[in-house]
Amino acid sequence: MVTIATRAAERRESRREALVDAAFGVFMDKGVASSSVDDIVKAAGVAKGTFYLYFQTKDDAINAVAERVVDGVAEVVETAAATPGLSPVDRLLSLGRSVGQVGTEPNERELIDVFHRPANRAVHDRLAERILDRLIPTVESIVADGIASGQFADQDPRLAAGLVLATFTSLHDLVGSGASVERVTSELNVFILRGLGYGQEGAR
Amino acid sequence: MVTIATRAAERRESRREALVDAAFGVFMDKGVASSSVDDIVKAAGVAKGTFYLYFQTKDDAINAVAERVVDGVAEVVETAAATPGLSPVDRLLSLGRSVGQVGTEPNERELIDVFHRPANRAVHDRLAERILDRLIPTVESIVADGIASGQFADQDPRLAAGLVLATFTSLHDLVGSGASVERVTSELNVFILRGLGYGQEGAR
Amino acid sequence: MVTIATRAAERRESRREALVDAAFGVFMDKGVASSSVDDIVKAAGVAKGTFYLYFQTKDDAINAVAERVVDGVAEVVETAAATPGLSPVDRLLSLGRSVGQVGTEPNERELIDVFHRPANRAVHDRLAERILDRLIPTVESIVADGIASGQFADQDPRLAAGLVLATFTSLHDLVGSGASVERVTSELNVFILRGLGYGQEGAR
Amino acid sequence: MVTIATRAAERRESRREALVDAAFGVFMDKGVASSSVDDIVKAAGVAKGTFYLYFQTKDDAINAVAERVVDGVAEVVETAAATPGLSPVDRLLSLGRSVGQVGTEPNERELIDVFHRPANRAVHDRLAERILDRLIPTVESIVADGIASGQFADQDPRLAAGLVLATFTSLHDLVGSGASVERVTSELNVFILRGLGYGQEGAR
DNA sequence: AATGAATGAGAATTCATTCAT
DNA sequence: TATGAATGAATTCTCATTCAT
Repeated sequence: MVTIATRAAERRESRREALVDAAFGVFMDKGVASSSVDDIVKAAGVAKGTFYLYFQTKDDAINAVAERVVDGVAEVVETAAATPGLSPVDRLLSLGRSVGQVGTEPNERELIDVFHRPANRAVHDRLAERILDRLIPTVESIVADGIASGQFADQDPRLAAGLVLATFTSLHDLVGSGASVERVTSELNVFILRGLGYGQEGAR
Repeated sequence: MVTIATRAAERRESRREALVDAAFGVFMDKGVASSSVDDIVKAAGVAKGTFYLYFQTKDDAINAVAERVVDGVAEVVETAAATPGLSPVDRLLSLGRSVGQVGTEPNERELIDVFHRPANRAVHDRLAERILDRLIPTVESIVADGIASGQFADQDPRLAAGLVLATFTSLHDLVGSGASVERVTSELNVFILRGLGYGQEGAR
Repeated sequence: MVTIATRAAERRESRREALVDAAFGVFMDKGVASSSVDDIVKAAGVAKGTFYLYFQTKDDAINAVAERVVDGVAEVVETAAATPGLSPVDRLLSLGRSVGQVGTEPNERELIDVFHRPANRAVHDRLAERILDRLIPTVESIVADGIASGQFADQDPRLAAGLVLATFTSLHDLVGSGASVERVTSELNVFILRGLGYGQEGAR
Repeated sequence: MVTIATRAAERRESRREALVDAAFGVFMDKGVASSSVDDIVKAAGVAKGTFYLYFQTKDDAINAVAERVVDGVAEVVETAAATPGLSPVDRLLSLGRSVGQVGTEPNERELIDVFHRPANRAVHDRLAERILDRLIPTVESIVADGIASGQFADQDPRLAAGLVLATFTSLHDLVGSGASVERVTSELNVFILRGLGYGQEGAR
């Protein structure tokens, strides 16, 4: 049943979403630090007061954008890793491709840096936890599958998942320095698979 | 010959250094975004006008601090990796320990983020280049040594160096999530060495 | 006959009363200047638009609260002074006790101050007049009785009433400075009675 | 000796004085609550930033104005009461004339009311203390002289001083209600003198 | 009548930069 | 060179009021 209250809540949510959209766009465009609330409301086409109807402070909005980013990333990554019938190795490679897309934009990094500000440590911890809670299990299960099937060396799947994610994330740092995306991706995959013990003695 | 002009230039340089010191301290303390020129001159014990005798803008000072950070990091890392008579593996482990220290401070990360602002892209590229120019060769030579001695698999030493640095850097992200520093370091080392092909078929 | 229109008018009045109640509470709590229309409607449990169905502006509501305060004070004071069979002196003392209670709260004073704003001068005069119209006559009749019975000196009863009220009102200012309420009240009573000529030559 | 530092301090003080002047003028003109920092700096002919060079917040400036008012009042009153060779009664009457001038402006009252806001209680207490510290002793010594010379009844001179001040202060409230200043002043004087026991049995 | 989302002018405060001394 | 008072544009946030539903 769709009551009036439900519809109101939906409208409220969609309005908020629109503001988060606008804020995200502005942040990507000008960087978080250089973006003003004014920029955001202009981009959203609403009055300044409306902004404060949906967010308590500017930081509140930054956090909302960050959550959205985290969720977006996690969703893409999970989808990539969920393709059924694929071997652990292939799922890992697929996942790597999608992770490679994230955090490429300098402004996306700046967004992440906002959470490292001492004042936002609480949020940072919550978000870091959230991203670990969401991404690590996915990778962990792939690694665990690989260990179980004897393709990967015996190791702590959770820590290994963390290392895999970290290495994937470094992709764009390396691309900057002259090598092509394809070249780096290829070496990256080899490095990770080898790091997990794929194709080694002791692993079948 | 030490002319008056030379002495004046030295004084100028040391004054500038003192301001960079002060700025660095303030940035670490309050974060870059929340630090004002006022904070910096107060910390340096000079008048506000003096700041603008040595830096053209606030961003100019931020860049000076960043260069100093890059140089500092590179120095520590190089020293750690330079111990003579050590095997590539041991030099890598020693290097890992020192890399693990850097970038841990949230404010240090924020500093790095400033260079990702579009407005600072020119600086960013120059600095990123500089840090690669300085750190990667060190790691690269270690990797190359290891490949030559047959301990590591045959691969692009430069890209491999990048992956090694990236993986090392992830250290503190993983420590947060429950595992101890020792535990993570240990798994990290195994992962990296294995990633490089240490102890595998094809490597002697 | 009670028509529908009458009942509607009653509902309207009670709704307005409820809003004045809420506003009064909020004003006492946070002070007039720091109270928003939002605070008031939240306290009243109605929507913001409803507020503007009953008051044209926020100032309108402030005035309504003020009228209510004036009426409330006057009622208490009159009751205290009306006890039959009491001598003028005793009625004065009884009245003093009740006046002493009023205007003690800082926020109550702030409310009164709102009427001293130039923009509200019209209202101020109307209210000041109203409070004089209501309180002074009461005191005036007590004083007149006292004069008639020869207990007080011959004087303008109206002006004397004003002085008595003013002196009573100073009660709480003096209590702050170290003396106890009882002590101050006692000296205050002596001062006022003496000021009225009670117990002096020329007064019987 | 007038050093450079001294002159700088003087300039700073005079600048601050100029801002307090401007603020006072604006407050008297528009009322405290309706005055913006913008109004003040425009009146003072300085930039907005300058205001914050001399006051930490708007409230800080309000307090500075209040202190100035308190000091101004105290000075006038003390001068009036200090005329040598006058009897206690005459000194009291002279003092009454000057007190009568103060607090007449509605905006002056509003200023005082600002200190009754809960948030400013600390300041209020400090100022209330200051005004008592300054005015009460003056009145107290007059009353004490009158008691010593037997012209006033025996009583607590400090409390009596408070009552006298309070009654004087009521002057303008009464003037509003129709009576002339002269008329009210005259009755006020009689009331106060009688209240102090002047001209009674027991007092010579 | 009642609602409450939306408005937008306006307020306080900050801070990089300039410049007369 | 060094100073630090002055600047004023920019920023965040508030809140009385309106109006479509």
